[in-house]
Amino acid sequence: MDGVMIKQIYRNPDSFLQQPVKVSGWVRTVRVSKAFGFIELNDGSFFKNLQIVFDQTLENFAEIAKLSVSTALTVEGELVESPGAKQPFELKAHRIVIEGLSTPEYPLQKKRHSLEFLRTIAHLRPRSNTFSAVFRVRSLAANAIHRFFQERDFVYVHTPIITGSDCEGAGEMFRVTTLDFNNLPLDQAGNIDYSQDFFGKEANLTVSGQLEAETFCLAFRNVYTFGPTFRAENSNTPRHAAEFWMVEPEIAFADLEDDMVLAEEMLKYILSYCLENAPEEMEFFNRFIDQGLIKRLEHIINSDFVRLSYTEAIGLLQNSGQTFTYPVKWGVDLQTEHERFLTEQVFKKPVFVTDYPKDIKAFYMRVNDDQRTVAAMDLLVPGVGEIIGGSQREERLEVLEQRLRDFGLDYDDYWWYLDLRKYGGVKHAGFGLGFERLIMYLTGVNNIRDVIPFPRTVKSAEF
RNA sequence: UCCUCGAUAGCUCAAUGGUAGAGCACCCGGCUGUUAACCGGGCGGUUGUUGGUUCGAGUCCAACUCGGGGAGCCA
Repeated sequence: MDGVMIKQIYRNPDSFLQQPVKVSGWVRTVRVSKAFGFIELNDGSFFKNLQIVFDQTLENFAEIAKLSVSTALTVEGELVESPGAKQPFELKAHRIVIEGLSTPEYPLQKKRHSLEFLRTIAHLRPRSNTFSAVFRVRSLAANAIHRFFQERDFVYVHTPIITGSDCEGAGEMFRVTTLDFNNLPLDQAGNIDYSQDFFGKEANLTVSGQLEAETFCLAFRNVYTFGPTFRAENSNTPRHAAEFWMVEPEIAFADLEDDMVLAEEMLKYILSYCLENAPEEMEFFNRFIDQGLIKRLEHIINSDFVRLSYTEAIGLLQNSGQTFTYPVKWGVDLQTEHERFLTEQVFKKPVFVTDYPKDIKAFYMRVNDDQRTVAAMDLLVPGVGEIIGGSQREERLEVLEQRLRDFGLDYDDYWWYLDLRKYGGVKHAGFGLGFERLIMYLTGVNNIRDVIPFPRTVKSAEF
């Protein structure tokens, strides 16, 4: 008899009822009385367990009755309707084979654990309800991202993870080197001689694929990257990790408005896709992690995101009557408290803040006609904060060169980036989506360490 | 990096400066439809580390380590 996946049974029970069925999985709990017992079996294919009923007619009844949690089993029996209220059907066991024993010391108990404790057993936590749900949704969300872009004929670009340009400018970088730290080669000036390093120059892990993605954008028109990103920043918050994944679309013949339309459609697509394809997981989050989650996500799918210029946002905050720890002033970047106030109190939905002062944004963002602001946008969402940062890119060569000078950057480091503006440069735009922040938003989990299988954060790279 | 709170049994938490406890887990027994099963009994501790104050420290003080929350940096 071929084994079936528990998901198949749940999705199509009628074709299995009154039929012989074989399943394999891990014990979540055993409840036993004198002559019979129940096992909750989870086979990983589905969020929910299959209830196994077994009794003394099994030759190994006594052994089965004493099994520890997480023992691996294969069960053959007949699928029958269940008299119990909590499950529509159950498997009446005819034969139970132990595939792999567990022990009483198994750390995951049949009770609610704190997320902090589960983080210390990251190798076992995928077996818990919460992480079973989180990582299945993470997988679905990744698939939704590819589907969204592929359906629109975007080309998926694999930008480099090791980068030779130290000019990405998005944050502190991790050095990649094969030099012997105990015997560093020095040049005549006494500085480290990177010409003897593996790449013959300084190399780092990427902090963004954007600049490279732009090169493909100006060849394939619409492209996206989706891959790991590294930031060596000493950030100790529930929203930052040293290694995280980012989605970075880049679209040609497009301006900031096109960029925002794309971001909004993409987010709505991913939310809809996960609600549709992981209803059990989403229901679990809604009950145990974040009450009201589903209602909020559905509200977002059905509402238009707010578009608010930075200048309007400043005025709105100044006239709000609210007292803030940090003063609100044109020219100064919005603080977290301001962003939260806008998205959580004023609008209660995602808000694009656009057209920031040029002095507080990156050099590559397109200068607006007012000469004071750039065509940038941040998408703020309730509970998570900034989830997307994007802009229209400066396509005018002479303006871009001036911006490099203003920022004290060296042309030579950007020669290929400047080339894009010489040979058929066109208006184009893009954004970066923090994938983990999306998962946090989607699941209601409020610490980034709990949406990454093995999180890397300051002073922490266990497993 | 800064501010703040915390660390006691495997887990979640109690304990006026004066004999370290409970629930769950685990072990033993009971129970013919359970649902984080239930009922009875049992096992379980260098109170994060180091030093200090005190007749006496889980409790007070200092430093450190780790964790939570907030801020900055950002996605």
